Amino acid sequence: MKSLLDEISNEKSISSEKLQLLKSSVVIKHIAKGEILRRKGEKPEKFYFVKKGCLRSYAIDEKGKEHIFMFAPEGWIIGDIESHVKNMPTQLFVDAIEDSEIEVFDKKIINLDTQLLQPKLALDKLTKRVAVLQKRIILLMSATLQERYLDFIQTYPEIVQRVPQKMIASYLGVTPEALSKIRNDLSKHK
Amino acid sequence: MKSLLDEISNEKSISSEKLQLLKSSVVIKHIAKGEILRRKGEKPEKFYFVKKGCLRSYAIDEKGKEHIFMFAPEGWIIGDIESHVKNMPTQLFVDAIEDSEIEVFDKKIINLDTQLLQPKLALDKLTKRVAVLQKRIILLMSATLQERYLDFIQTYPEIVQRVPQKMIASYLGVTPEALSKIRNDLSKHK
DNA sequence: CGTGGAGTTGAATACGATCAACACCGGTGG
DNA sequence: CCACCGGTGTTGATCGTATTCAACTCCACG
Repeated sequence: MKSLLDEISNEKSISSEKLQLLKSSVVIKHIAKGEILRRKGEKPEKFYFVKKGCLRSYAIDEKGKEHIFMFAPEGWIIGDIESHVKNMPTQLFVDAIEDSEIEVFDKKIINLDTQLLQPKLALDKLTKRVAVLQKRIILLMSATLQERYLDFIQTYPEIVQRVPQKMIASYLGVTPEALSKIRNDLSKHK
Repeated sequence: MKSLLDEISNEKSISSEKLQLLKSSVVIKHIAKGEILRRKGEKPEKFYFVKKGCLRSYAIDEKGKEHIFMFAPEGWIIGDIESHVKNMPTQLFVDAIEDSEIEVFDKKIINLDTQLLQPKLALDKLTKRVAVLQKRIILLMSATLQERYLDFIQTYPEIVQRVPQKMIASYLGVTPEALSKIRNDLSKHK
């Protein structure tokens, strides 16, 4: 089973005592499906590496609707890294879609002053996140639902299998009914 | 007139010789309205701090439509910082909406190995970018055009004044006609 | 069992896209 | 200096896509 600790350990530039400190601060946690790890408005103090299971992050708009920002199956990091800046409380919820096993990292770890987590690694992950978000914005603005769905199942085939369709609809920004109809169309027309 | 160099100079932790090196690598450039600074697919080798005028970054989708990602009036940095990672050519164009004066920084500057630009500063800017993109996704998924437009003029009042409406429409992800009608509605209903 | 959530289907509706026509400049060249 | 032209923005008619609301099926789980 993959581990973020392993990934960090492979960074040659990290000193062994720092690595030791890092390891001692990481907690393995088992969480049940439906359990909420973070609520909107909380200070982001942790982030999570998924060893097993699947988490998701999402926002709830003024109309009460959920909008999923990302799914995090095995090997992914989740936890609103992006709000780990001063004066910015999390806007996102994080909860478990399946029973999961995670590595819990403390926010302090990515605090740059401590230098425990390589800034390079943090930058790298943030940058990829931006790329994903930008692509999503273009799709939302220019593609039909059908195109967005096809892109999704191609980009995240593993996820399509495990998460409920209404959550995929939420990720795509449409109602479950609309997604259902699109799937129906796709199954017929070939 | 503001300068990014000044902002960086204020970081106490940067050494004077590094600052010197940084200063020597920055070029001031005057560019005319319409001039393209970067095209999709080019390797991102520069980024730009706007001292005067206004730039924008945008993508062109498969259907040939422009989608504006950000406007950069005075004091903003633009240049697809987010694609400054290995193996990821820029997806965005950058050009000038007005005659502009900019500080051109070399990509090497933000290369973390050189440590010329504080990783903290880079992380900070990237993080804010993610927050903006996330907000935009929620708006695209949950808000009507009217709500999005109202949010835009509240968030970027300066920009509304200076950029053509068709570009604001592009930013909002709608046709110029639709935006025009919304503005008409708004002016009547109050 | 039975109960509630998930998914499907259908009818009516709403919102924005598309297409087309036109008004209004701002600039250019005659 | 004016006439023309192209680009920007507006308005209206029509069309298409997704929403909303409602009813129904199917399971999974208690």
